[in-house]
Amino acid sequence: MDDQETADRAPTTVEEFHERLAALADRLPKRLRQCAEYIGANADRIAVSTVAELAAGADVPPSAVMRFCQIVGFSGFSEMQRLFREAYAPVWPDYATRLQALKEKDAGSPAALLGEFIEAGRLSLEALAQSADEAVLNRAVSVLSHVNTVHVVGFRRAFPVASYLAYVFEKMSVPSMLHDGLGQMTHRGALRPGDGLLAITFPPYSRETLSLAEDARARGLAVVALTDRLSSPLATLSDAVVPVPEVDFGSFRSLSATIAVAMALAVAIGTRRGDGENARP
Amino acid sequence: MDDQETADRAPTTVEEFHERLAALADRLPKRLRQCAEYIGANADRIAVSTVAELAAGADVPPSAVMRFCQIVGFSGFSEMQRLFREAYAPVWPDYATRLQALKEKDAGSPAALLGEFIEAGRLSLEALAQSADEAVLNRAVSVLSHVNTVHVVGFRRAFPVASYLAYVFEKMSVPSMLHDGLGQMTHRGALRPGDGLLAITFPPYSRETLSLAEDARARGLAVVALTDRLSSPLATLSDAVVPVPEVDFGSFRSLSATIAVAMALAVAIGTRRGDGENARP
DNA sequence: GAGATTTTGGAATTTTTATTCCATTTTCGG
DNA sequence: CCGAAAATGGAATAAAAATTCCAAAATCTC
Repeated sequence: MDDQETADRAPTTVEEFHERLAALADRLPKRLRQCAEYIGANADRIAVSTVAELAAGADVPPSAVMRFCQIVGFSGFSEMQRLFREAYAPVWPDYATRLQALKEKDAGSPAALLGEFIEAGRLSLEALAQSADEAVLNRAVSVLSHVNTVHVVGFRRAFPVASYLAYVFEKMSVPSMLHDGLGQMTHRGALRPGDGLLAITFPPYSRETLSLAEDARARGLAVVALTDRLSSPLATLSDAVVPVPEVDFGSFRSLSATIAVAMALAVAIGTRRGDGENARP
Repeated sequence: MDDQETADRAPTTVEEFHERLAALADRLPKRLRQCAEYIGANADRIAVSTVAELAAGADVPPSAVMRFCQIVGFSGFSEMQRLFREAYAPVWPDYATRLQALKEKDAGSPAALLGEFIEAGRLSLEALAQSADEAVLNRAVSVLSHVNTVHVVGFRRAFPVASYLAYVFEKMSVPSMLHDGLGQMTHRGALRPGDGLLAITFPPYSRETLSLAEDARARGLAVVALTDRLSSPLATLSDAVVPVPEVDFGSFRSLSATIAVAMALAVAIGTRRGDGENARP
């Protein structure tokens, strides 16, 4: 059974293990690919897990994990685990310590910057958890659950959020339209009675977004605003204003909190609409 | 300290374990003290060792190690080991399962959903802080600091990240081009020698992104990958692979960690390029 | 769409590992 | 130095884990 076709014997380093995985990943059948993905992404836990635990994580039966180990080149799970146990070094500086270390690198180094952005994101999420207003969220969701098409608009730094919303709406089969400003075309004609607008903007507020919201308002559409504060210029144009506290680092927004709110809205809307029909979970 | 005898309950944290050990160390007979000393000094190995291995290390029979575990307060070795294994991988134990449970209970509540997305973001950022690899970041930055134009590509759920990158590059006066796939035009001709590609993709990997990366590779461009793991299909096409641990549930990615990494890269690249010329700080 | 081939899930088996038990040795107070 | 109590080592047992195997299901070929 000397099969030197693919498996020229077991990887001897963790690095090699990942290389082998990358080479294999494509040509693997379903269950084995699940193993490869989960185990590849959680390689650090191989050292402290049992076959059964990894199998549960990858959502496959234990025998699939065994087969996976053999395909990668080991005689079995134990041999694979030995590799990771020997390479095992506890990552003990816990999150807080590690973050501190990252931030203390020389200013401007990628690691230091990353530390700052992680911190900004974490603070934003924490602030959001504090300030989230259930009533406001409910109003926003119920407003947009009953419209025909959900129009989504957001430019500049709000655009990533808008595009992610459009993606999630599509996934959940919610009719939606992303206003992307392409070619300076505003597609105002697409705003039909019975539709709703989800507008996203932060200081300095984008003129185009405000203008579209005004237009929607004038045509009688329901408008929901995702913005920085209740007194945003969007407020007077909207049926529901969801304020998102976001911590900036330099002039760069982390967007973590904004995306969390956007996702929650989108999924809630999708779910509520789907209750009546057949939407994807 | 008030010493209410040795509490006969097991330590629940690693710290408690060490305290208990310190308190006990003096009053222990010979073999047990050997255990305490060796195991106390090598506590980090507990998670990945067997009773027999620890016994050999402490130069005592296995039964002595068992007695030691019980004296410290555990029911046996397995319970002690569980403490250390959990302490090692506390970050994201079984997130998918948790979301699953939540979904079945209170799917429609926007506030509950928001709580989960906040938590997902927080966990992702923590995992990122733990796993961030400075060397990889540095390589990615230096690769893209010396190219002419930075091409950015990412579709579906990676698109928001790509578009945010394009925004930040523009703010920092870094020549860049966002490949948006508009009208199915690939703009491959724009990939010129001396340029670089920053490609972003997550499972299920977008064919278009992979294909563009292949093309860039073939033309000799520098390629940096922002993806979920080192064994991603992008890996073999890239000069630097930055893996981002992100909690993924169905189609819904929190993106917090991904955006944090993207921003750190963009700002570091922008800064480094600006050092030579006169770019905006 | 029938037959061949691959993939899969789970039960059965083997191996490893943890745990208990007890006969023997050591320690200690008198 | 004797007897009681504690400590010890190793063999025996129990539990858990890894590994194999095979029938059923899925997938591919012609």
